[in-house]
Amino acid sequence: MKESKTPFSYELILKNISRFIDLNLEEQNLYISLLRQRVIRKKDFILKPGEVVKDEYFIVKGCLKVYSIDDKGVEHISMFAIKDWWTGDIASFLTQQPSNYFIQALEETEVIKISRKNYDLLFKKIPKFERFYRILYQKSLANYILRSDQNISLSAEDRYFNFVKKYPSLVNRVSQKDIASYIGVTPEFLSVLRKRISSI
Amino acid sequence: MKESKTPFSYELILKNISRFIDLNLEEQNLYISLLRQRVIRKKDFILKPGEVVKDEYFIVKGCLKVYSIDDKGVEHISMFAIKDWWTGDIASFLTQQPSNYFIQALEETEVIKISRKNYDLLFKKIPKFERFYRILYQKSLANYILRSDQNISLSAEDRYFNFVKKYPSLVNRVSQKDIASYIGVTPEFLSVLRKRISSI
DNA sequence: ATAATTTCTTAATGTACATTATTTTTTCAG
DNA sequence: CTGAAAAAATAATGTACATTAAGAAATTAT
Repeated sequence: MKESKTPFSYELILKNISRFIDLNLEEQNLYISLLRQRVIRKKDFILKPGEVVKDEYFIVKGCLKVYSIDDKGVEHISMFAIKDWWTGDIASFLTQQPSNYFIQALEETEVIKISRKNYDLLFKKIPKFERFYRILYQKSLANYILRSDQNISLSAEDRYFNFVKKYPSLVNRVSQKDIASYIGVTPEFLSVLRKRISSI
Repeated sequence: MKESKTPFSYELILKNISRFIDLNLEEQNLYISLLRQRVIRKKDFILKPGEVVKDEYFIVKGCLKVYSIDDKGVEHISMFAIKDWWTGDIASFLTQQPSNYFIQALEETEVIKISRKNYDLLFKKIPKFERFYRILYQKSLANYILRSDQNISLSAEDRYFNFVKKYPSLVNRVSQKDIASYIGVTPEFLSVLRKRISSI
């Protein structure tokens, strides 16, 4: 698999980390030494079902979609990962069991990745990263609890409004088909919904 | 509010903690000193919307339901908390913003609770609790990501089967009305579903 | 025990959304 | 630029589930 040789800045990821913990210069450099960069070309996959997840990803630029395909062959998008977000398959990354997910680039995407081995090493070398991830997962958990509740209780229209609120930058950047998959309706019905919304 | 004076054992919670970190005797005692016990009588509430969440709860015995009420007055159960589980409203606990949830005892329930103040103190006194919570939230996050995907993609029947798998001890312990609320259907439809399932 | 209340069942009718099919529009490879 | 393929729009029909209503069963309170 071809990877770009052009390095990009670690500024964004360091700023992301500094939301929750402070790193001195030495720690910053140690942390960076445990990371790898990669550019994913549009439509390329970094994960397919059956593979064990090796890395967690931080998005510097572009957009990934994380999705699975059910028994009937229908695609379900679990999340879009955009600039300044972390993504991967946390279950497979943790348990080292095969994943059920695809992760595919919707645009040319720059990511910074950390391997499971270096992730474990990170906690040994810089224990305060336990705190960073504790807070990161805690916030993420709060979001997913809410999303889980909303996915079961809101109408398709309200789930669409939530998508627009959560991903304003994606509304005109990803296909309607993918938005439909994210909010759990058919593209045909989303088309009807959008027409209904715009006519108000 | 009346609280029981009968103390119960900390054995269960210490065993829960020891899944991810080891505590020596001194640390165990320090930890326990930061906890409080409470018995919640059947139908009593420990949280109502508008209140800021003061505590996180560990269930020693019994069952709590965590739910919200939507604009139309419909109740949506977000989780059942049973023995050996943690619960609360993590979003409000974290941000100290008012909660949107009710937490109510379905049976007489024994809980061990930690206040936000002692939770913060815990990380200062025994930093490896950052690791404990990092792993706890990470696993919980993996579960909620899956549940969030399933809530949007599975049929009511499959969500019911998932409920049975996740909470085998509750199937004949909580009302069908509450199960219906958890899986996001009306009690009438769950009644039809169960009849359909049992006739196979 | 008995009444009152809540839960559960059943059935008729209604609605949000899926499915299928066709046409139009957009994207993209050559 | 041109044609092929993918995405989007529209419409007819179908289905999973909601709503409403009423009676039966179970729980709870007196």
